[in-house]
Amino acid sequence: MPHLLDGDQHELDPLERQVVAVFVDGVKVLGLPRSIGEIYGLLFISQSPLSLDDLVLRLQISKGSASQGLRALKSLGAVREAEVGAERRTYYEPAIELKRLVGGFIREQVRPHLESGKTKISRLAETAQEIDDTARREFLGERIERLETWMRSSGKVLPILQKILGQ
Amino acid sequence: MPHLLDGDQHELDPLERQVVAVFVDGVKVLGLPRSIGEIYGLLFISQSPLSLDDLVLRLQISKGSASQGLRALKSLGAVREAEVGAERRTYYEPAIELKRLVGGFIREQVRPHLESGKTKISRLAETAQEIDDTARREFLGERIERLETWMRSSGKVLPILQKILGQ
DNA sequence: CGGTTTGTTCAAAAAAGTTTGAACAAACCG
DNA sequence: CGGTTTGTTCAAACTTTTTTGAACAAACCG
Repeated sequence: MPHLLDGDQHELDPLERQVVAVFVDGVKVLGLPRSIGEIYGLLFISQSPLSLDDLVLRLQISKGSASQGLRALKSLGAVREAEVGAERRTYYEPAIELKRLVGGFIREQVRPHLESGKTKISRLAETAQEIDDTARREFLGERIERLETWMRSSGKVLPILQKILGQ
Repeated sequence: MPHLLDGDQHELDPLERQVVAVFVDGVKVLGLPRSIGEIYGLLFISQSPLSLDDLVLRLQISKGSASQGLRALKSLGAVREAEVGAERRTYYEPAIELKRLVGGFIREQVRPHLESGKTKISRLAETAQEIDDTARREFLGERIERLETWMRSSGKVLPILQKILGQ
């Protein structure tokens, strides 16, 4: 189905496609869905803010995906609503400071897992106390202590990471 | 199906189950399959090395999963073959130094993506050179430069990460 | 009000990723 | 050699995650 007299924005041009592909790969590494990479990628390479409808039209994704993807990106602090004069619909622009992106990812995706990990390990330590066999209990104690050390190290590394990436 | 006179090793005890659950969660965060967490978790909490058959029997996973999981863990440097006297089958024990685990993960999972990202971005830069519209080309140049900065920062952070985690 | 635009929700469909198990290979052994 | 043990491979089955799109809500507008 060719378009006749196609004035409006449709398919991505080759460069946009390349950029989107880079971000799709990028977010996959982070364990996020492809649509999030597509949306962020297109915003990243667009000179002016885009609306949800723009994203749907240009990326050929469903309204549902676009809505969910934008929500996730907002909660990560990776996109913000742009100030556009007197328009009803909202337009989005990307946050492009690495510090902010990393910070959002750590806050939303890393910290919660670290917390729940620590909790589980505490419970583990309690369970291990109740073991009767002394040798076994001591071995478990060592291993659990190591787990706790791992968690402490991970906790310590995050702020340093952010510091380095926030130049 | 109850077992009569069950002398041999079967299902995990509650503590083992808890430990395995911790590692299953842990590897999920890293984007690795559950079976890898199960295998590493059981090795981590076992006082002596285990064979592939032990893992199959105790975790109730298929031989295929155990084989693939062990291969991945070996390539990550997260398990090693244990020296066991005069046995045909090979036994595995976990590497428990955080430094080693992080190093393996970075080497196997992070670096390759960083490399391929850099390659894609180089190609991007070339494509962008060929854009006719000057304003557009300059905008693209800025954005691509930012991507390159991100990549450099990421590259720099990895050795520092390893250093901090390697006490 | 009734109609239109904008965006969200969520059950079902589709896609992606993981696990299984049967077939195979390789090493050992009597 | 033929039989047994140990481990690998990979297509198909299964599971999990993502995407879709229809139904809905909310805001606006004439």
